[in-house]
Amino acid sequence: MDKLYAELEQGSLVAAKALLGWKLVHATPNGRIAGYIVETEAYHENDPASHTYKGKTKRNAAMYEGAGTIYVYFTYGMHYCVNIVAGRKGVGEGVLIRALEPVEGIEPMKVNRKTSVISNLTNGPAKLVQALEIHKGYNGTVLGHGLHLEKGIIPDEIVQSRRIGISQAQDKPWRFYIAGNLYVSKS
DNA sequence: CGTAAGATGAAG
DNA sequence: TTCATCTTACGG
Repeated sequence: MDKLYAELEQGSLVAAKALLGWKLVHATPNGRIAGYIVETEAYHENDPASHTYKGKTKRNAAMYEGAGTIYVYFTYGMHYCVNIVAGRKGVGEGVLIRALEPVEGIEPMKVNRKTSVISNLTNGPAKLVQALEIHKGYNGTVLGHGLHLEKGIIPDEIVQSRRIGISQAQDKPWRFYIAGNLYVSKS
């Protein structure tokens, strides 16, 4: 975890790769729900697609709080997504968690997602937030309490490609995922 | 104030 | 391909 923290501090590009394979765990009052991170995207201040491109606002403030902070944002009138903030305090960058491989708490995930199809539980940024019961209350808090990371798997092969769902900087290859993993979101 | 667009997902 | 649904940000 210390090595990971050092990598998170180096910025979103390094962090996005370093986070692959780590287990994202939400310790809820009713038990643990967790999965391996299999897909990420990096965002930073000089990136037109980033929420921090035009500077600090009330919404994106958590992205300036330094490595290890959690940024939860609301979008499209109905969805939440999570980021692990990267870089040093004062710099606005982070890593969007786009997909997980379900590991613990599969049953509650099925209930939360209203489906029993395992491959459809956490293969998208808003889906995993719903499956793990992550809520906006975590925005601006630090990893380590309810929501935290634990050692997971060592990725076999990492693929780098274009990001998904953005209208700016579509040519930048700042998305990373574990090759061949069944739970990577569809593009 | 008014309004447009958004790091999505599910259904048709 | 369309639509659901709403907060934030920015212009007037």
